[in-house]
Amino acid sequence: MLDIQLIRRDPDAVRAALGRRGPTAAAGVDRLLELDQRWREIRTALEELQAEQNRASKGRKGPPTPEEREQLAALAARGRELSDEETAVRAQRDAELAALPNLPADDAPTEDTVLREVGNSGATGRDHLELAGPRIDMERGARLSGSRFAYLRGDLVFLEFALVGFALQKLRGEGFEPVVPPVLVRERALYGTGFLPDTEQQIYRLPDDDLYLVGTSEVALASLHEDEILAQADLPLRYAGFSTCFRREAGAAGKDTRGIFRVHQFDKVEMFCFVEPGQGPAEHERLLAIEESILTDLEIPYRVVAIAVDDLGASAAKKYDCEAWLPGQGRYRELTSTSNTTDYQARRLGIRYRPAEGRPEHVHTLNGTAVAVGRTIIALLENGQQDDGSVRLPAPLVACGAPEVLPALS
RNA sequence: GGAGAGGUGCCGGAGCGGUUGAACGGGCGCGACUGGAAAUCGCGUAACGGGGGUUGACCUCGUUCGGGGGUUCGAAUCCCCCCCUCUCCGCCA
Repeated sequence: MLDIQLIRRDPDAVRAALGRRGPTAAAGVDRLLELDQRWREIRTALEELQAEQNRASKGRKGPPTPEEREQLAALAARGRELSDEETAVRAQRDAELAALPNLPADDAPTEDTVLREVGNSGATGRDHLELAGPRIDMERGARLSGSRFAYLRGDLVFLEFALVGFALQKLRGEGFEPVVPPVLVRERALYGTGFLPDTEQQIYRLPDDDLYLVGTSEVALASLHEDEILAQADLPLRYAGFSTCFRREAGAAGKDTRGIFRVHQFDKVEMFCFVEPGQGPAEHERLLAIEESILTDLEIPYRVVAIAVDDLGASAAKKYDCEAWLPGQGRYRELTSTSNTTDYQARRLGIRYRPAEGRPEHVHTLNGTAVAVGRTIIALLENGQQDDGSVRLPAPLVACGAPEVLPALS
C-alpha cells in the first residue's frame, strides 16, 4: 500500500512513477484523490459534530432534562448519518488505495536487463525427466492428484533434504533464523503481502474454512510481525523459511507441461528481511549475493536479470531474477528471485519500528529465494549429467546427505 | 466436537451506563538526594486520524479498553456475531 499522505502531497510524482508500470496503474490515482477529498470533508463535519456532543456531555452527572434529551438525540441521529457516510466513502477510498501497486524504484529498468552470466552455460543434453526416470513419477502423480503433480522417489528425496539442509545451514551462517511457518493462512496475510487482490487466480482457497494455501512462505514470514512495533535495536531481522508452496498456475495451460518445472506444489527455502528504510537497497544486493553464492556452491551456471518495471508484482519496487542454464531446454530459466518491496507490505501489515527520534515508521521488507527445490533439482540433474546418464552431485550437497552420484538408469 | 473461564496501556491488575486515556502496582525515561550507587522522593511515559501551522520537534479536534455490529442523550461497563487464549471431557497424527 502506498502512503496516502505522499499521494496527496505530490500526486504528479506518484502518477509518473506508476505510469512506468503501464497506463492502467496511474489511472487509479485520480479516482483515489477524488474519494479522499470527499472523505476528508465528511470526516471534518463528523468530528465537529462529535466535539459538540462531547462538550454537551462533559461533566454531566445525572440524566438530561426532556428538552436537553431532545436536542442530544437530534445530534446523535445526525452523527449516525455522517458516520455511516464516512464509513462507506472510506471503504471505497481504501479499496482504490489498496489496488495501487508499489512505486517502482528509479533504477528498476524499463526492459529486462541481463547484468551478468556466471559459469559454463551453453551445454545441451538430456532433460531432468530422462535422467530421473522413475525417481520422478509424473504418471502416478497425475493419477493421484491431476496434472502438474509428481511423486519424488528414492535418492531424489535425499537430494531434496540435502538441499534444504544446505540452504538452512548456509543462511544460519548469514544471520537468518530458520522458520517453519504455517502454509494455511487467513486472507489478511495475502492482502498484506500484496498477493490479494493482485494475483487472486493463482491462489488455492479453502472456502469451508476461509483459509488460503500460500504460494510462498513469504506470506507467512512477512506476517510474522504483523501489527508490531519493532525495536530499532532488533533490526535487521532475517528469517529463512522452509515451506511447501501451492500455486494454481491458472492461465499457464500448455506452458512447461513436461516434468516438474511448473507444478502445483513444491518446497522452497525463502529468505525474508525486515530492515530500516535506508537499508533496503543494500539488503537487496545482499540477498542477491547470497542467491548467487548458493548457485555457485551448487555449480549451476546462471545469469542475473534485472526485471523490467512492467513485470514487477504489485508489491515489488525492484526485482532481480537468477536464471539457471538448463541443458535439457537449452536455455536459461528462472530459478530464484529477490524483491525489494520497500514499505508496501509493511504498511499493509502494520509493521513499524521505533526510530531513535520521532514517531514509529514502517520498516522495509525484502524477500528472496534461497532454494526452490524442484527447479534446483532440475538444474542439478541436467548440469551434473555425465555421458552414461549418471549424475554427479556437488560436494556441499554430499556433505548434507545427498548421494555423490545418482546412478544412470539401467 | 461438547462444557466452562477470560481477552483493558510496555507488563501485572482495578473499573455502580455519566469529568475513565482509563485507579493502583511494576517497568522504563528525566530530575532531586549521593563521593558514586542502592533505597527514597518528584515529574513524565500510547497509537492512529482530521484541521491549522515556521509542514513532520508546535497547536487543536477526534478515535481507540480483542474485531465488527446494536441498544442508549451517553457504553470498557448492557445485547448479538466473529477472532484469540486458558481449563475439563471426547477424538486424534
